[in-house]
Amino acid sequence: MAIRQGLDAETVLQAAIELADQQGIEQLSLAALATKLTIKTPSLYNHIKGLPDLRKQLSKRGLLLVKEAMIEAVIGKAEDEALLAAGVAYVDFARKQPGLYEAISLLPDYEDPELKEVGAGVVSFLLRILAPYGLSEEDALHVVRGFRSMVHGFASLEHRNGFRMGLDRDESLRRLLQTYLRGLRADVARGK
Amino acid sequence: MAIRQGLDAETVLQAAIELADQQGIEQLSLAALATKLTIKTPSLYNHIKGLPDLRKQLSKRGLLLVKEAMIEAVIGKAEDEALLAAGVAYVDFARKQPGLYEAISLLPDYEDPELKEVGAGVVSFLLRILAPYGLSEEDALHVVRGFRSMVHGFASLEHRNGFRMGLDRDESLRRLLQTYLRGLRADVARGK
DNA sequence: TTTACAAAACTAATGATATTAGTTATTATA
DNA sequence: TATAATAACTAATATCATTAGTTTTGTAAA
Repeated sequence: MAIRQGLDAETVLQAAIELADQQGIEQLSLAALATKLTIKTPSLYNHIKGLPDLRKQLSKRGLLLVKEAMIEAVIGKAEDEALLAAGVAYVDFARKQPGLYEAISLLPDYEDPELKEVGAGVVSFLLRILAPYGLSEEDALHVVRGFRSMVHGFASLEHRNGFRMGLDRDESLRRLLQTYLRGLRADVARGK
Repeated sequence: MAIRQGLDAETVLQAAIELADQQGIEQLSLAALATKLTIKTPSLYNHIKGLPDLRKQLSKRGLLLVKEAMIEAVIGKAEDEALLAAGVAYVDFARKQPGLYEAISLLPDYEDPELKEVGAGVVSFLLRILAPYGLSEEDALHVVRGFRSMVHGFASLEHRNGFRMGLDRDESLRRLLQTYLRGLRADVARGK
């Protein structure tokens, strides 16, 4: 009965990510996950605490990976060029890993300590890119909020087919970020 | 048996909106809705087609109401002032009707004809506000995408407690929109 | 006023889900 | 080799949404 496979928490998480990316996070059920892993549903509880816990793990992994993608994208770049690249990398991540991205954007609350920490990592990454602009800490934090709003909003709308006109989406994203950055330059010049 | 109350589709929808606003759209179940209306779950099917249909109705109503809120907010305003007011109204709507707002942002797809139509209404409203800028149609559509991304992203992150620093959120939103609008002015001046 | 019909509620049943409890078998370790 | 940890299992429960079929109510026609 029941040949034991070398199943561990990471393998389960990977399978969950695949399912989420393929079918959407709403369709990620323990039943489907167990089937994919050729075990029975209750056996999953040897590796995860339950469905909410699994979704939290997806969120955390997603945040880590999207941050890595942005870090990778800004290598050798600075200022406007770096911010633009980071924004594009964020949206590209959402396109390539839609399930993980949904997990990030649907997580019910950032209150969980683990998620808080990963989220703070993203913020501090963005703050470092902003350093050369010489903004005050407060100003920089407002800009970080703005940046996150733009890229998250764009990725989210795109993911839900919210952009229906036959208009190049990459171009829309580029313009959004560039227009914002042009405004930011003007703000900085005014010493604001 | 079963005193018949004057229950109709609109009453059911209103009750669903209340539940969603209070407990989040994830918690909106037919069981909870039936309890709130003091009927049995299957009786709901006299007024709705099912849970997916109900959620679609919430999305549609949300889109209609958020558009109305923006229209109301721009009365007597034009150009930058109008766009700023519309953006603030959008975010305020999300704050006051979080469940309806979730319904908008979680709707699985804009492919449904009814939702398409309402969504198109929002877009054409924004295009009318943009008219005085004298942009080409294509340019204006890019700006609409940018605007929607900004306000949706901001509202979404705020809703999930994504902004954790003790920093004024209204100020963050105002700066985001104003910085973008400043950049847009620069773009327009360049004839771009 | 009575009758007939449409609609709104109901009960009962089904199938999917997550979760818990308790059991068995396998693997690793002492 | 014996033991302990653990990964799988079966069985059971509770919660859902949904469908089918039934009863009752309200309204409109006769």
